[in-house]
Amino acid sequence: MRDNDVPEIRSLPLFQEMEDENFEALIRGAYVQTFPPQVELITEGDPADFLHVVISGSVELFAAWNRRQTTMATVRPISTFILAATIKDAPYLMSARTMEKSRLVLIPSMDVRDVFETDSRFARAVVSELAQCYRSVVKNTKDLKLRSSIERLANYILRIHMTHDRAMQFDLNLEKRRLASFLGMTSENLSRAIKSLRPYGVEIDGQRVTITDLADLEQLAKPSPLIDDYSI
Amino acid sequence: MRDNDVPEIRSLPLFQEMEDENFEALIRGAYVQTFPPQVELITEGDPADFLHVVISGSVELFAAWNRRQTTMATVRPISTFILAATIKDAPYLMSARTMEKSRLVLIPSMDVRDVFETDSRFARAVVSELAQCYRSVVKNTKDLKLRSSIERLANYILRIHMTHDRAMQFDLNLEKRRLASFLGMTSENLSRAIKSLRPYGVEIDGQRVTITDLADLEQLAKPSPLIDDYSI
DNA sequence: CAGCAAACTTGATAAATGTCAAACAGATCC
DNA sequence: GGATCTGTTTGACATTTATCAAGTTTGCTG
Repeated sequence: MRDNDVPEIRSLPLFQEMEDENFEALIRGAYVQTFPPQVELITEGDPADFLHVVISGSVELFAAWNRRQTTMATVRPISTFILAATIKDAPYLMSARTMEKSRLVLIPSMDVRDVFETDSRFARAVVSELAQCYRSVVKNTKDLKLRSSIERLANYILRIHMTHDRAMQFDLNLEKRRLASFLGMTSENLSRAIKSLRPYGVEIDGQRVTITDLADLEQLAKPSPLIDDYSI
Repeated sequence: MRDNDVPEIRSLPLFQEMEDENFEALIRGAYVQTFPPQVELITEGDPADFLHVVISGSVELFAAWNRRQTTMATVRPISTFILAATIKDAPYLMSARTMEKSRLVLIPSMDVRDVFETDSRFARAVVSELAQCYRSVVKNTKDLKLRSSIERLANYILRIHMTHDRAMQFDLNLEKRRLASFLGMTSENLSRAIKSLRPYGVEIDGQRVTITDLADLEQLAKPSPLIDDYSI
């Protein structure tokens, strides 16, 4: 692995606390690779051979069943994905594909498990990361089961708004068809949901989102920290 | 805590590998309590003061938003719940209530976190448990997003069938209204889904389920290990 | 055992969401 | 710049799911 990629991932909470020598060991066996857009990196059901770290670009996690497909999450720099499968030495539950040209670090799962066994600081960091992931999926399930598609869209917009320092204008960082799939609806339905949000203070033109009446939007969305705050 | 409760929970994977003295420390600070049916044990949003272990009976995990409520999971002996919140010292994302008279062990979260910091065998067991939980929720999300309500019911029946040693007849271990909520539908819709499964080899009379044509049911349900096998 | 309450079922209807087809828009490629 | 492709939007319609209002069953309790 090229050294100039090391500092970036060393700063991840997952790798921050571990022993230097163990981090070196992980890095020694790792590959750095740049992938073109729309490359399928992993396929659900395959053995989890590598822990993936996104350095640049973005990756879509998706799942399929019976000719249907759904976007489960998007991963942006700098973060890891499929840690659970790596640690449990279990098959991937989701597939992953690059959404754009992306640079990844691939760390052999066996190395991760070895270090996990010997470095208890790393083991604790893994716990923290997994607990976070688990809670995120639980929040997502609540979003899906308790809200209508319009409410999910409204809250999605508010979440982006929050992560963009409460900006009243920002770009969707996702194609609409992927956003629709992530929110559990069809593209057509998303189009209509966008239209029906206009009276509640949201204009969406292409990728550009403008919140024209935050209070109105919040009254409709009724955001809850126990669903929408990914930091807790 | 009464000693006769110790052996049962000691055998849990979560507690099996840890040092004796640390297990003793957890037990010393723990409470054992028997609750009547329909008691709300924890409320979402509250700080996670205790790790809960179900010794007997059963517990429903549910979540609410905007006057809507949904069953997220049911917990049966012997297992723990809300481990992630305990470890992260974060608020509960779900509420819990007893479904019947139930006996629980409550271990102060602070004790769990203390032992977690010092006992690396325990920390590793926590990882394994969390990874398992995470993967279960991901499977559940796939079930929800990729399948219709009838398909979810069909696969639910097949899962119970599998956990009952492939018995062709068994009882639902859940009230129908809870099952409906868990599967993400209304009671009325579940009633109709049950009826519409009859031509596909499933008879349900009260709590009693009889699979009359397994091949038919499987052809409809198309079960996948990556959604329905909770052991991987 | 009667009487009650809760759970479940059924039918009618409404609302939400998906499907299909076509039009449209923006990007990309000779 | 026109041709083409992909993604988006729109309209008409179908399907799925929810809601409401009875009934019916079940199980409990006095």
